[in-house]
Amino acid sequence: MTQDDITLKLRDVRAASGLSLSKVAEMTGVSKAMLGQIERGESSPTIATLWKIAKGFQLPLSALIGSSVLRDPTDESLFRTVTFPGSIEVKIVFPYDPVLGAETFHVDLAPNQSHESAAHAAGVTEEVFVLNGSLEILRDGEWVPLQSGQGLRFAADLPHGYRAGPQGAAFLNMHHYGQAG
Amino acid sequence: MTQDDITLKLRDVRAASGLSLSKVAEMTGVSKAMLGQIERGESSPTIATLWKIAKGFQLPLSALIGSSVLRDPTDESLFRTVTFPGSIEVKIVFPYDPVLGAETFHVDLAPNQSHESAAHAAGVTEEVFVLNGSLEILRDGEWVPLQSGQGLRFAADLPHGYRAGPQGAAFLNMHHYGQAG
DNA sequence: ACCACATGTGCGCTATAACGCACAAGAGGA
DNA sequence: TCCTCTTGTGCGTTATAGCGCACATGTGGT
Repeated sequence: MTQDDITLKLRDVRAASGLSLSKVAEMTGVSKAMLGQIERGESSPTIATLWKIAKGFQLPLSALIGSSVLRDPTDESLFRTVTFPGSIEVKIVFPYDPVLGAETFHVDLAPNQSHESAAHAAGVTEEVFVLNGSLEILRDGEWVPLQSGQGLRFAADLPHGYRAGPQGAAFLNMHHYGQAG
Repeated sequence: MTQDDITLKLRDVRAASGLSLSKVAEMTGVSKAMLGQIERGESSPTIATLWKIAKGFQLPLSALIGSSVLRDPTDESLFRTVTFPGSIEVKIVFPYDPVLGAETFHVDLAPNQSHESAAHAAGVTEEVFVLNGSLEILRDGEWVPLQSGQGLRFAADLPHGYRAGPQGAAFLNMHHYGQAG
């Protein structure tokens, strides 16, 4: 999963096409010297050049880097706990999937604990479903109260926040990022 | 579609975490100056540094390079109960949104009640998160047991089914339809 | 007001990605 | 053999990725 994989991927892609370094250089706009160095692992390309290569082959970027899109839904290693230092602790329920453009977290807030989040990129939508306790969501500058079993969907490209009630709160947090190309 | 998306993704990921550049620099090993330049689109990172960032966030590389399409997030939800004739009764938690291509149901199954579903259209993905009781999901001709608090994601373009345990089951059911654009 | 601390950005420097060009090795052809 | 063409790699230069450090701004505390 390191950048060595890119060397392998590029070698495979070019071998499959049967093209020479010169031809690939011509159709991608990347010098054949650089292509050779990347294949030999002597250079770590920037994403800009990687993009040029992928575009030249008319392939998605994912075809050159590892991280296959196929996932085993029962792979427990994907369902780990991620702790943001000095921030909240979340458990990944459904890991980010580039095809769906969505991920789901399980969040536990201590009594009266709050978490503020800055605006995300435009087009990001969040969904919150309260599992236990009571929760307030800051949306459009207004705190919306939610009880267990209730859900709220809101645009996340504005500042927003979460605030647990006196008995704490557990909730699911789905992020929708839009679709992958 | 271009590498500018990486700036968006990184901004988004960091905003979601609520962390400062310094904290991210500390946990990724990438200087905060470089992180800032990447976010502002003033620098095109190498895959080596991109990898360090993804690893620091415990995310796959695709979470950072996946191209995102800007969308208008529509709002507001109608919470109603829909009964499928001769089938199970579900409550709409998040109604279908053509922009997201997703909808979420709240399903209650009586003890030992089962529900079989024919194959959906290609590209449809379902996610199930068990709220109460025990549930078994028929996936790839195999019944996968789930307990309260567990989730399962699976492709729904194959026949699948749900079967509650002896004490019944309540679960959330998210449907992701293929990208509309 | 003042201070202490954290935030994000700008500056100068070094490491290296990326280029154009030239070269050595091999394959055919006459 | 000699020539020509193409293969991939090495060299010297330029562009820039990446670093550490310092600065301007902001925010909360006393």
